[in-house]
Amino acid sequence: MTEPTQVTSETPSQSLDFIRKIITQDIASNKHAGRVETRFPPEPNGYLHIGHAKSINLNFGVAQEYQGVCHLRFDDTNPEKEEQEYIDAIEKDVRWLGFDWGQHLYHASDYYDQFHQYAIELINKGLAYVCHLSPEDTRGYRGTLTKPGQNSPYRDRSPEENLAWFEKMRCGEVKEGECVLRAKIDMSHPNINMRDPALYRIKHAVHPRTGDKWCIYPLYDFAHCISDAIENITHSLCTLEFEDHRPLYVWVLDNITIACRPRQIEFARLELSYTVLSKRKLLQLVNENIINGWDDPRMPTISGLRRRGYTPEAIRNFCNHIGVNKTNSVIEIGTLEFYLREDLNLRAQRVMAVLHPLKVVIENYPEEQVEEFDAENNPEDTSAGTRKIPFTRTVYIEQTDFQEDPPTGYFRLAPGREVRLKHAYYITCRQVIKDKTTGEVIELHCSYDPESRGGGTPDKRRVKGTLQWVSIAHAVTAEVRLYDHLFATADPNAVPEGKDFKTNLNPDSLVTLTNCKLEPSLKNLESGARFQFMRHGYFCVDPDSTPDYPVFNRTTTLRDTWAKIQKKQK
RNA sequence: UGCCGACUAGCUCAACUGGCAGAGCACCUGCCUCUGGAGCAGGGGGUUUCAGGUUCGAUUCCUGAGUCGGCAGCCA
Repeated sequence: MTEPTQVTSETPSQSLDFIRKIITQDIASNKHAGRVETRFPPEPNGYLHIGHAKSINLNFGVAQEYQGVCHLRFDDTNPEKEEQEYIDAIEKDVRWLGFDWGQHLYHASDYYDQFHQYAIELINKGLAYVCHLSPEDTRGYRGTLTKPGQNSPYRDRSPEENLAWFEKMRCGEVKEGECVLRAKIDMSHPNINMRDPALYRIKHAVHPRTGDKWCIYPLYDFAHCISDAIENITHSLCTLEFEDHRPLYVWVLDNITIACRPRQIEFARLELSYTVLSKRKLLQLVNENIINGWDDPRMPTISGLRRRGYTPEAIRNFCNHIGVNKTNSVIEIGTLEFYLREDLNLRAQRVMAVLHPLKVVIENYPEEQVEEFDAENNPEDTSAGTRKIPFTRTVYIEQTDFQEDPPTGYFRLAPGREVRLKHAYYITCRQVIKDKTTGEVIELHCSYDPESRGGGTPDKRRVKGTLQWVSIAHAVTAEVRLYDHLFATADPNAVPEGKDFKTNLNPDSLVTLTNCKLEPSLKNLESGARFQFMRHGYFCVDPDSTPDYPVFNRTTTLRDTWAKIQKKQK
């Protein structure tokens, strides 16, 4: 491999991550003629999640920055686990994240003929052999982490014999598990991956793309490096667990007739607190119906985040912020939520929604009168304009915005107290109506000050509380799904002996409210539309919505400074 | 007990390849307001895992130790 030459860059960019440093050096030394070509190589055996977003952002991002290209390649070498549904979902998710592979859509299965030829080349060179050891015996012969392995009794078969057996494997004359094609490297190698790894195994399975053409399928270590080389990949970025496989990656390419030598570089996979990012575990949550499918808004999948109301920009900003290195680390979920709020704050229209309605009658307001107030759509973005909001004698406010016996420091509504109804009038609580049997507050009678129209009074008196409200006559009834972290503990994998990660599931990760009252503008909305429900958080329209019955998902709450104040007072 | 890798603020990352350790988030404080669950500004916080060594000078280089992570699929 070419050593990077010392080059003084004219534009010392501020702090490149270690991968971009390598690429910058490679370009400077004219390795690969200055070309940059990366690839995102998912196996279609599940949905993409936020951890994949990190890899997608890296691979496509690097390609963009260096005027290169990034391929989308399905690493489809295990037909038993792979499905068309996953292939479709992956393409959709990568596009949604904002990346485009152009003409560069590939499948490892496109290269099956070439893999086969390269396997024959290795056999002819005496570098691969067909081994009839059972899986159990193979394990025994491999040795352990501390003990070297032993040569397979089939290791010294002649190329002719190997060729014959390999052909029998290929044309379906051998049963699954009976034999395997192995590389002939070194059974005492300190790196276990080099102890004659399997290259091909027999699987009488139908492949989503190649159908029943093949009954032998290459393993990752054989297929991946060759796929990279066939596609002329320059930098093959993968996660840390493949570090030990790099010598094998190099060995395969060094021993077959192929010109391209991509450089494999490993980086740390993403881990997030309060969630799991293992495909196996996510599959388990889906299969056991613990959540409602891959796109359940509590899932860390791209489709789950999308349904939850995340924006591609927020996810990309997050990925750019966390950077890339070789340190195993757990990112706080709050960091992801920070980038979400940062983005949503600028683009989400503010609307009024009452989640737990409490009826308020404004006694001195004319019975039949309807007034319309102009409401600012987004104080962060004046170009977002205004809308009209109808006001009448009876409105809903939030149950939590009234306390009969308020503690000190409570600035919302209470008997005799005055508050402002956002965009409308000041009201004062005159009477509290309770359910005779339960004692529950069911209605408030208030008076309004006509002078306070629009939210201020000539005497400039200060009103501390401002509440959102909805006119009862105009209210839209909706379902609102309040989502919280899927797991109750920061590290879901930390469990007592004999328990599994599901022990840590958050029982309150979904709370469904069915009698929410929304302002009338929130009707006939497009699925996915995002809003800020004032003083509550960010919400988006769920695909389950119908024109008559909107369903909203809580994407995230607002920054919770009030909770901190309350905590401090205790 | 083998091989590989990583340790810098509570968290995530920087530090121009040896020159006074910085940033975002979090936290704290203040300001402002028709979101007292919005917004804005400022501040505190480090024996750079430890012990030696080289050097005028070490987060950076060397040696050793510790801790954590990965590897014994015919998964990727």
